[in-house]
Amino acid sequence: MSAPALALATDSTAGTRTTSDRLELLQALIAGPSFDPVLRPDVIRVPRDYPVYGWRCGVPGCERSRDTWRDYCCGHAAQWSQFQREGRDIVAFLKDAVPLKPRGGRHLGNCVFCPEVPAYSGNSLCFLHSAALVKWSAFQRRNGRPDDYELWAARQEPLPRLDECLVPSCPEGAGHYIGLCPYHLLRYTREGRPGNAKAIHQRPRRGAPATFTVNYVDQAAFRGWCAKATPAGRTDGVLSLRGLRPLARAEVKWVLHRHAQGPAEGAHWPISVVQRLVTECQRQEINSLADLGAVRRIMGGAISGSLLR
DNA sequence: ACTAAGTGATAAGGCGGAGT
DNA sequence: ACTCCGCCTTATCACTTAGT
Repeated sequence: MSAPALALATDSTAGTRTTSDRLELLQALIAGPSFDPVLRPDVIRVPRDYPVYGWRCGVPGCERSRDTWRDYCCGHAAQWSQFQREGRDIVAFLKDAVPLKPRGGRHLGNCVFCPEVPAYSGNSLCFLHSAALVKWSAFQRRNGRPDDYELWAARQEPLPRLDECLVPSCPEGAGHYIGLCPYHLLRYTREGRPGNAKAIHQRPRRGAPATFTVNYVDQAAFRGWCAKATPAGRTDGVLSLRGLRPLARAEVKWVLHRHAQGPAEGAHWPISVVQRLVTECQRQEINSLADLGAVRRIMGGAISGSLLR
């Protein structure tokens, strides 16, 4: 079945019948059996090898994500450029290229001590356990003792379960007691900690679980910062549509679905670029993609042409 | 297409506070 | 005194963005 082409709603100010009709129609199409289930949730997680939105580096076995608009990761793209300058061909490049491991922690499974919490780094520990291990190791070394991981691990217990990151558009779980994921915690710190949210750790009495409270100088300022924060610009195929208005959210899903069914040649859309568009839509609080003047600037001619057709 | 500058992600260490 | 934690800063490399 070929999908119908839909014109985008153009009036962002009026709650018109046309807009509600469009939303209902799109929601029905998205819920339908022919719609790609990968693109259905509000947090879309695209597999590495997905045909149009895949993000695997073109070098076989390389685990890094590809550069925006390029076929290889940052390292291999530079290497391929060097090969081209030297007049060598793609066969020689692929023969020479060594698969690389990502430096950043992505798709690392869950914490070995907190089974429901995603691992933060390559050591299979959540953000808090990872920080605790670093502290403990440094302390042991300062005192001239071996930082034996097994010794430390034997004393670890699951930490209190944390909810989702307080940034509404963020698809990650909170990694810190103040309620932010590690990425947003760092950004919060860099932006001067509005509201000055601080975790107070009550050390456990013998045999009792640890408890935590959060203190604020200005809780409203903290919540305001969370509401305005944008999602991370990730390169691992995660696209968060949270925070978008319903029609724009449905339009993005529909456009992604339609594009994935189109001709394959020249059709690669980097998910990181789509996330930038979504973030801009969220920032401008737009109703429909047609309201977004920045579509062309952000997405380039190829994508904006498809969106606005 | 290329490159320089900027940003993000991870790791490490210092300091002070607080429980044992 | 010992131990552990929160908070902060810094370093480094990976990755993104903007300009040409």
